[in-house]
Amino acid sequence: MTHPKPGRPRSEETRRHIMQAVQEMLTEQGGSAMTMESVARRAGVGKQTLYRWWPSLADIVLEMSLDYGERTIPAPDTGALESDLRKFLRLTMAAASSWNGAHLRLLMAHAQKDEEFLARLKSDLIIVRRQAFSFVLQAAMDRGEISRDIDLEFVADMVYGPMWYRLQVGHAPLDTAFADKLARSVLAYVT
Amino acid sequence: MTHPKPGRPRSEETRRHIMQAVQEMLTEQGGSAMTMESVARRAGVGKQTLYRWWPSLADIVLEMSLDYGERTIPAPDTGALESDLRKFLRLTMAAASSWNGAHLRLLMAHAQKDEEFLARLKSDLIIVRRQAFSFVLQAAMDRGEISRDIDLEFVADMVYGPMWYRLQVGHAPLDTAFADKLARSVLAYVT
Amino acid sequence: MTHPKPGRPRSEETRRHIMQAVQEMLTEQGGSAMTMESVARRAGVGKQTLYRWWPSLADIVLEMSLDYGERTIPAPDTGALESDLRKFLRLTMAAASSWNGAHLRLLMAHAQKDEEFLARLKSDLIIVRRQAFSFVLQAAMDRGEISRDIDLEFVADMVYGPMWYRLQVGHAPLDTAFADKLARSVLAYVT
Amino acid sequence: MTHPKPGRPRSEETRRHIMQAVQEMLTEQGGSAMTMESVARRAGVGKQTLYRWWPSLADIVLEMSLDYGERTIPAPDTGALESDLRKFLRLTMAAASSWNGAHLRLLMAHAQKDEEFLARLKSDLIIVRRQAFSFVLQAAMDRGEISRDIDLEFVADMVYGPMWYRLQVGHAPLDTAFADKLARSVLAYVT
DNA sequence: TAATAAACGAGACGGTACGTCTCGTCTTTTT
DNA sequence: AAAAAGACGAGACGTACCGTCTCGTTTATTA
Repeated sequence: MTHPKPGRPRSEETRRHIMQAVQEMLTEQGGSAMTMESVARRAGVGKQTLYRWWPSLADIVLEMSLDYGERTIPAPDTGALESDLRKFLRLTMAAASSWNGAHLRLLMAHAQKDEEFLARLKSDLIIVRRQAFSFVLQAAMDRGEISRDIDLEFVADMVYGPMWYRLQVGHAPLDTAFADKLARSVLAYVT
Repeated sequence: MTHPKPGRPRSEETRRHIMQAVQEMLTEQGGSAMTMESVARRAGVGKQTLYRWWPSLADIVLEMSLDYGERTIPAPDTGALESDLRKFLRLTMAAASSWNGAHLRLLMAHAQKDEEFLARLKSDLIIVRRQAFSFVLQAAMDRGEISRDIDLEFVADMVYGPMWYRLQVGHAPLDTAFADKLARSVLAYVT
Repeated sequence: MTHPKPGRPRSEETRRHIMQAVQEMLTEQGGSAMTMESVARRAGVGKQTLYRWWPSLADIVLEMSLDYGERTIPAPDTGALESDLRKFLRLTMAAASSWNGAHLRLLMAHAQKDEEFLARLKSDLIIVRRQAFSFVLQAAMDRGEISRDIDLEFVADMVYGPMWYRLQVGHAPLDTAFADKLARSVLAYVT
Repeated sequence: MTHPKPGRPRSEETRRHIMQAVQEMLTEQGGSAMTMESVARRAGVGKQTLYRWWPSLADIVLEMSLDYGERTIPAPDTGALESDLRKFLRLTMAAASSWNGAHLRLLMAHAQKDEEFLARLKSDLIIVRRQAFSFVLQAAMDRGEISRDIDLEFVADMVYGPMWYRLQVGHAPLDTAFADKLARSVLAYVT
């Protein structure tokens, strides 16, 4: 038996307006002009409504990222490490390229000035994604393809490091070729 | 024969005060509380003096980074790629660890919100450092240790990507072990 | 049925704090050190709150002047022009002497550099006071004491001109003797 | 035999440039945009040169006013007070109308915020002009036209008060009709 | 069918930092 | 020594957001 809270329930429509505003602003100006005020204005929402549910702008963007596209990158298991890696990394790069990566750039930038948000970003996005990647390698371990002595944490750095780096510096694209090269570099290291 | 500019010359002492203030504030609070105003206050300097010489706070930090420690990481040539890589990467990690990496985190964070600063950051710091790294590999090419077909740009990503990633996420240190693992991952990829 | 404006209503307490700060600063240093910043500081108020309600410092002082003492100078009607003039002018000089006249000096000085404020000063203070003065003369006209051909505008200049002049130049006081002399000069001119 | 001062003498040409810049800026924008900086820029002169010779912008304007037009208003003596007054006041209003009176408005406005300049303004301009006016009345006294008991100071207020008032408020022109009305008001008071 | 309670929009509030402007002083080379 | 040039410390300008607060209104559960 459920005891719903008294009072007016949270408006799902309002939440949608906010998420949509964030996505539009990310698309239009890359998020560099986003502020709590401008999001509230754009979404037709009071500022208090934002602060009621999220402690900062970055938290809104984080929630949006998780809802739309970053949540689930399936860890494939085709029976061969190389093809698994390729598949996983191509999907990863595709996901990171939504909104031209503006969402991720904003998240990481904000995390540099807000220690507490960095913790949330790690637990909600970064660690989750690293573990998904680890599953791919662990499956290969289970199949005996690679040694159990591999430092999985470092291998995760080998993949996500270059991804974030390209995302932030913008000197090269997050394309299929990049995903495949990453796969090859991992393979070369673990075998 | 030189014709010096007319008017009062720029004060070198003032510039030193500013650089020192920036370094102190980076050390004390990691730079999260640094603003143009607080730097001016701390340095005992007018705000206009800051804006006269640097377009943004990040540009001051960039200049400071280049002056104190980031300028010259020598590309060693011992005759063997592995030991060259180890040496170079250990120095690189040491340099990135000054001020706990707070300067670099600030630079990258600011670059995400300021396209023009990102361009300056790339040309003054990122590209310079990538080229220094490339010299190490090129020496190995010249010695015939590795193939000339290697994608040097990607290899640079393999090194600097994980470095920036650890710096920003803070889940693991930029220590000697990390440098050596990076060296091994590069070696595995290029051979 | 009234529809009250949405949003938090204006704080009357804040407005009082501001008015009080202005009065104190006028008394203490004659207003020469008043700035938007210093008033905000003194009143314990954000600068935006000042700019939200008044376009300039002078507008705050103008509102204060109208609220405290300049609003109502009654036009007496004792049945004789000379005594009416004396009464009116004595009250006028007394009112102009609050805060040693610093408020009026500030208003007129600011109006010289701000055409739009001059217009507000005229409509809210200067014209209002001239009309009050005109009532005194018009009553005398109605009683047949003086001709209907008198140029009331010029007569107002005869009164307010010397008042502002003494106020600004400070070579002589705005005392009762001055008020009475002004009354006599008007009488001499209109009869 | 004179010993000329050592060093480079003051440049008369520079002084002319400054005076000309002040006049042009008064004409163009009424002086509301004049600053020490903008005058220096306009005159092609170093700021220090201005500060070397004048303590404030208003002092430059004051010197300019005295040089060009305000210095000498002759006190006429035609043998009749009324025509003397008319002549003198018409010349006075004409002089006050140069540059649309912008110079005088600036001087009085500045004097409200600078006690020391007010003293200089009084001694160099205001008192000088009042005395010139007094000569006209004193001549009439000497001719026996008016009593020696007249309060000359108050009569000066009767003339200069309305002039400054109209100048600053701008509700009516400083024309011949105004001069003549002032003459009549003085006559009515002193006879 | 009230009464209660929380969410909502709107927008005022005390603050802080922004980037610009002017002040009055200073330090250089040139005249 | 005076001048042009322009850097300097200082501090006000008016604006943008921050995160909090107080309104009236809306929408649900509870009595």
